[in-house]
Amino acid sequence: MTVISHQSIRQALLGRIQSGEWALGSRIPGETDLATEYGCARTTVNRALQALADEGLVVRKRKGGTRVCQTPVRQAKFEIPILREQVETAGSNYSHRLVCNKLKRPPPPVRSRLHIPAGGKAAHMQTIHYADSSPFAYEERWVNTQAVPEILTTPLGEISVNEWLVKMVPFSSGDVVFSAVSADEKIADALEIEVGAAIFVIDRTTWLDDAFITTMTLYYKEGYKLYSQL
Amino acid sequence: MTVISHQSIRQALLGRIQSGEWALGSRIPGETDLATEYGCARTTVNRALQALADEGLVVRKRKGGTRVCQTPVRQAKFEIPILREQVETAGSNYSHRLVCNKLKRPPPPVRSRLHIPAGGKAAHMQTIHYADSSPFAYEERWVNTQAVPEILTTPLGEISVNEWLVKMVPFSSGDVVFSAVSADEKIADALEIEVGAAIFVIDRTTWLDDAFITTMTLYYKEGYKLYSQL
DNA sequence: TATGCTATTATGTATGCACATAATAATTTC
DNA sequence: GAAATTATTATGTGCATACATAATAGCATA
Repeated sequence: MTVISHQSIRQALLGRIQSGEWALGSRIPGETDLATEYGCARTTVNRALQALADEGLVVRKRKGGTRVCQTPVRQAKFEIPILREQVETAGSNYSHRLVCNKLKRPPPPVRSRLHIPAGGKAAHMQTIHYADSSPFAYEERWVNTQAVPEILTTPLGEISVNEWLVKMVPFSSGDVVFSAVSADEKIADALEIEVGAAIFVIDRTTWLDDAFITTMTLYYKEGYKLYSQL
Repeated sequence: MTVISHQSIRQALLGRIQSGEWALGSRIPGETDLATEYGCARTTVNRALQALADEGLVVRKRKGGTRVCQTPVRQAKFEIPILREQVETAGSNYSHRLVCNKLKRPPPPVRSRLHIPAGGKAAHMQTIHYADSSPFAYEERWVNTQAVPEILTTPLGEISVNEWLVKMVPFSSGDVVFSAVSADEKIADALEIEVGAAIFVIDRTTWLDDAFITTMTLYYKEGYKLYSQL
């Protein structure tokens, strides 16, 4: 026993949960009991239990005590890929081409997602991302120029919209939707594949506080996979 | 200000990061300074900063101090859906049909994923999941009978393999891979759709400590979307 | 019996303190 | 002057304590 700590206690508790010693939904000993059992302060046990609670493995209630979670919600975490990194870690050369960049009226679904007033305009961009010289992903994006007016005066040749936004509003919130679609002609054309191929799609909307910044759809080339951990 | 706490401090610090007051990669004041500024103990600031570090917003180093993360890794979290719940929360009736349940030699990729010795066998199952009476998802699964021999003597009529496993080894680890494929004949047949339709696929392997339990591929009906949050 | 107060219990949170640890800066030693 | 040693600094971790808070159990009163 080199180190004693909240981590090792967390580990020990996890083991007892995984082994089934404490059944699903059953109440586990109180903090004070565990503290004496492991020979440490209650604070330390508290930290360990809090960690397990954060991970969704146990549920804690005042007075009610701590219980093993009834329905173990399997939460997966993954990193939203940054295209350039993704390509470069694969050992290829990243580049991109801005196919279109116009200010125009967004279609209703986009308008409502970005909270743009009726009749208002937004910047519309289409980008093809390349790994070496073959297309890797096709991006369709709308940017709310109310929220980030600087986008209009930025030369988007060298730096991609994506990277520009990451620099400008790095800590925004957002939601992400994954799905699969068949490539229509536009997508097939951009990715240089057959119409009808199965395409992995990431749909993403980003905001900062009350300002809706951008919504984007990313179509990956066939065969793309997204890895994640439980 | 009703409550002072690590949470509100975390919030305040988050605001200063988001607003750009502290630039990307820049060093932020030390714990002691922040403690005096917010009028609380260093421990409390520590908790707030630890939380931000867990979320990947800041990087902390001994002596080096705390810095705003240079490349804000956008981590998304989502809950692995449980089919029954998914169907039932949509207001439909869940049911499933076990199409196949045989003990046989798995193909090499499955064999290596489940760490089954050469020539060894595993249980192979195919299940169709229904929402009301129309197919919703098609599941292909291999179970390592070495790890969970009980599966062989369980009547898998009423309870699905999925639910049985959740009950038996609820807190296992695993990895998940998402992708898109075109429906081949087998899948199209099971889901009662056209061959070639774009299908969202979840591939999942589950283990507990050293025991590899099961690997599963889940093919969702067209139009399925997976939601997630940043 | 119904209602309202009080005690108990288990977790939640904050504090002050002490010491550990890692990285760097300053100083000493050869 | 280079290398080894020591000091300093900022975070990491643990402990004892105190009080807050939520939910329940028990009791008491009308």
